[in-house]
Amino acid sequence: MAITIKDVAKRANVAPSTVSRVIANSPRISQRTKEKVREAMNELGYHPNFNARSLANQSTKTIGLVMPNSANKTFQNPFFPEVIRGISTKAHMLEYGLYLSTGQTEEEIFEEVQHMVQGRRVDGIILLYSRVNDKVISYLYEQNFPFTVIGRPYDARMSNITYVNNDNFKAAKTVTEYLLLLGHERIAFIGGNLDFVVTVDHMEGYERALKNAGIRLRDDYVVFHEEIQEGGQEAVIDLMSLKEPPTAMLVADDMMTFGVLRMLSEMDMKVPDDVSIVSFNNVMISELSAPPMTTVDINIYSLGYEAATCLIEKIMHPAVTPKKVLIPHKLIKRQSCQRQAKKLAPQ
Amino acid sequence: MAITIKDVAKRANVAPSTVSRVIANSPRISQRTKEKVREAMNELGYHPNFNARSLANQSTKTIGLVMPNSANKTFQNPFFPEVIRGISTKAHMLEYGLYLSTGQTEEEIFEEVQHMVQGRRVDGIILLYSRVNDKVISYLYEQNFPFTVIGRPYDARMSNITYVNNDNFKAAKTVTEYLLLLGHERIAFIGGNLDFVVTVDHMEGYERALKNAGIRLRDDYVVFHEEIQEGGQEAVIDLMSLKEPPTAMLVADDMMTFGVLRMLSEMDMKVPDDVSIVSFNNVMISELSAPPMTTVDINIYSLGYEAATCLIEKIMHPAVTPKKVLIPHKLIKRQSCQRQAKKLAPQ
DNA sequence: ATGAAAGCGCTAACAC
DNA sequence: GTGTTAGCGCTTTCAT
Repeated sequence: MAITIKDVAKRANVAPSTVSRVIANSPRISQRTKEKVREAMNELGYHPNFNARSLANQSTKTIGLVMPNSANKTFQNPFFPEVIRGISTKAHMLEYGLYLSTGQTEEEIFEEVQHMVQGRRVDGIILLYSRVNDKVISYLYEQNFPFTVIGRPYDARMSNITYVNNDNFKAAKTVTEYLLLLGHERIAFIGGNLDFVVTVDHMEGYERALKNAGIRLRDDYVVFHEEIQEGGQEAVIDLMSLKEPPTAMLVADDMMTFGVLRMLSEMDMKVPDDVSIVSFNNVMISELSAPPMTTVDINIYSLGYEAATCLIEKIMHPAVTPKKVLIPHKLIKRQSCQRQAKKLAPQ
Repeated sequence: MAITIKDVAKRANVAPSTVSRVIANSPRISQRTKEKVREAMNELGYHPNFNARSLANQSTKTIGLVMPNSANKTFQNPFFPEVIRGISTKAHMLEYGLYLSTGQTEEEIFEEVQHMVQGRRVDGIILLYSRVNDKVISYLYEQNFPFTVIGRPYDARMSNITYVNNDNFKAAKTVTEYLLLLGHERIAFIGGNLDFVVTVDHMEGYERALKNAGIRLRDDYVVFHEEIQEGGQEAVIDLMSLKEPPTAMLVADDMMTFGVLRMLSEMDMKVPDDVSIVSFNNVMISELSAPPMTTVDINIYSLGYEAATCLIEKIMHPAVTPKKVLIPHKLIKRQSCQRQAKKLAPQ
């Protein structure tokens, strides 16, 4: 077996507890002993055993990350590496480790979460998504286990949950207003999976803006798609086949926008000449589309960083009152939007 | 505290050791007692404590994932979610958990690896990249700790390391030959960071194909870039400013290709009419570029899946001889390549 | 087939 | 200031 605290203790002629105190840098240990012990540690190449520590401390210093089911393509969205980078930064600063869920289906993920919690494998959990009526959220909530949601819990009854979110309603509303100001009246909405709360918020923002402008909502201008990628393409076909095709579109996610642009170019429709597009997220490659897309930067990194901050705070002070953190968003204007000429009289 | 094995034991009127045997499903326990114990477990809602198990077992059932430094944009490459999905699948099947490195710099990552290893926080490690002269590899090698590399170790002295790789040399060679067959003679190479072994392999494959075809290697046709994204764009500027700009390009990574395409379109160069492009990886969005890119599918998911398979095998049978697994690649022809008209006499 | 008890490596309460 | 010792929750000999 590896070197233990006892080996160090012997080598330094002290008791194991003294070594333990040196590790914790307890002020009750004399400088001399500290040095002696540290020397012994170095000579022996000692490293504390993580599991033993966790067991004795009842604390693992690790955060569980729960992703949506990895089976579908959503997973390949660069959104995730970027949130994780944010979480990672904070975690590293405070010496927390990261533990990843591996489930492929909702059911598998739920079981994993139970294991993490009950098996005390992690000290807290960050949900990297927020789904409507999510079993995982209710479970964590009932167990009173420290957790943070990226996005917002849908169920109003669970008001006292800590979450980090963008104002997705407002973002969608503003963006719709922007298109209206550019003269567009036929604005379509291509949303993501309706199970995700963000989709609901986007849609409501879109509807509100149209209502405020006195523009009739048209069902055939609103589509949702499961798959972030193919979905965008199908939606375009449907929309462009309409008698009155839209002149502008809100697209739920930059990745989807790539699909939309691709399909439009296949149809020989020019962006932004024929159709204007605004989307959401602003991931790394968003500026590399042709044309570069106008999109809402939701500050993914901060979403992660703040989620980690809140969670760790919750872990250290479980009594602290739940927080709702709103991360600011920002419209990044690039070249996928254009002013729309005045509408002709309907045919 | 939570429910322990003792609580279950009391409830079922047996000894703790019996409960433990039931958990392990030991054949030496009578069916009757097993049922009795299982019932008690359910009634109490018992879940084994993970840390206690790990400590007693000297095994954590978790795999450490080491990513390249998350500071730069490389991290946002959809390559990573996809390898992780592969790893994840296998890990989940065999009930292994995933532990993520959080370091931002090479030094931080190295320290983390030391902690993972010495602190027995994981049973084995998968390196998600392979760098030339990597401290981490040498360390793991010296410690004789179970690990697997995705990519190939550069140092020939460490021949007996298990790794999972593509034949990147061959892929680059074939692809160059493909461009040659299309009539291109001025073929540029836009490589990634030269610290990564894959870059070296790509370059050698490219050079070999040109040599075989009797075409002179030109230094000014070969560029490397750190950053996957901006790099592609700068490279294009340099290459297109040459007196004899290339008519075709090999690009190291699909993400980079997005940058390349973007810059070319800004310069009003048409792909594939003016320049042909082939790149590597075939991530999800690769088919969504304009035009859809021709690229080498390296089967990222399998890379991950096999890496996990090898690692777990190594963990369970440490004496097993190291393996080298080659994952097949495949050229996906889309629309970024075109036959080149015969070259005019040089001006 | 089951129980008693030692031990995995560390921490922390209690002694002195 | 430092040592002694009893756990943390589980596994695993060794008895019976």
